[in-house]
Amino acid sequence: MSDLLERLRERGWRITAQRRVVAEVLDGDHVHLTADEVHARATARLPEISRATVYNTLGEMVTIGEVIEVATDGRAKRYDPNAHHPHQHLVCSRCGTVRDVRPTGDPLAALPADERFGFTVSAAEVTYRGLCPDCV
Amino acid sequence: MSDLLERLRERGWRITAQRRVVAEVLDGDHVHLTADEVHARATARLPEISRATVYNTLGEMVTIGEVIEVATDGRAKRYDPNAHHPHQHLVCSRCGTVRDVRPTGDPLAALPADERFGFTVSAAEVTYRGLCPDCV
DNA sequence: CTCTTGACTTAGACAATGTCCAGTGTAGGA
DNA sequence: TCCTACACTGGACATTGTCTAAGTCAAGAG
Ligand SMILES: [Mn+2]
Ligand SMILES: [Mn+2]
Ligand SMILES: [Zn+2]
Ligand SMILES: [Zn+2]
Repeated sequence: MSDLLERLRERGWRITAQRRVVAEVLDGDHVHLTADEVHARATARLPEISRATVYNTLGEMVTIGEVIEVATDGRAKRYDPNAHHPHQHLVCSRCGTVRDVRPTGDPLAALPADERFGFTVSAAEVTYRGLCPDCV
Repeated sequence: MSDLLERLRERGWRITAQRRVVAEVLDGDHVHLTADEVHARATARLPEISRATVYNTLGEMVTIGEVIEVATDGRAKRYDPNAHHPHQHLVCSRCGTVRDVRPTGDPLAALPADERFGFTVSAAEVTYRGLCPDCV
């Protein structure tokens, strides 16, 4: 995710060890970690990084659109580095595994005008639920 | 929601003033209250009802399928008495208003087999976001 | 109708997640 | 190398939800 760090730098943000580690920890496909999971992994590389910094850095990455917040359950929000390819989520009801998926068509198109109640509708988030292969 | 109370009774549950008040407070269309909002309204009718009882009663109603839990943001879960008609949600990004909506077709049909990663997919929850008429 | 009893309710402690602040440290330009 | 505005830290605090021990009461039995 050096790309992400470069974008931060271009915005005039200082590149610190903490921000670098958070970006590294969040790299990969189908990554959807909670803030505390990011903190635990970051601590392994940079022992004294604080919870506040992890929350701050994740929040900043969300603000600039490089990371997406995903709330698939009523628990902790998850942070998703796959911000440049619109996608939806498939969640295992038993173990919580999250996969990125791309449904066909635009989900917004399924909501007819007479079901919009005068809203200006701009986005649709879909969470598919089921059991993953490991959970039968 | 005397219907709901009757179902509780049929399951051998005692009908108490607390359960009656929670059921009454949750009655209506497009109702999506948080547990604390339910508690505040219930307190107006039954001053000493406790938070624990509100949480317990809502959880019981969810368990028997008479109420649905809705998590449209990363904040408090909302409780929805419209449990017998499958529907999705339209949320105002500014004021948080939630409306029940019925998209056309089955949302599950939009997820092709090669995007299911071997999961047994059983449900899809859609949250539409936009601005309500009052929020321009 | 009254009694009995096990289910229900309560208050408050505790847990999980997230926010905020004052004091300290440092990245990066001058 | 030095300065200083910005970032980081530890901890207090806020919100949302769970749990438990002790008191209360709904509803069936007699
Ligand atoms: Mn994702
Ligand atoms: Mn609803
Ligand atoms: Zn699983
Ligand atoms: Zn609105």
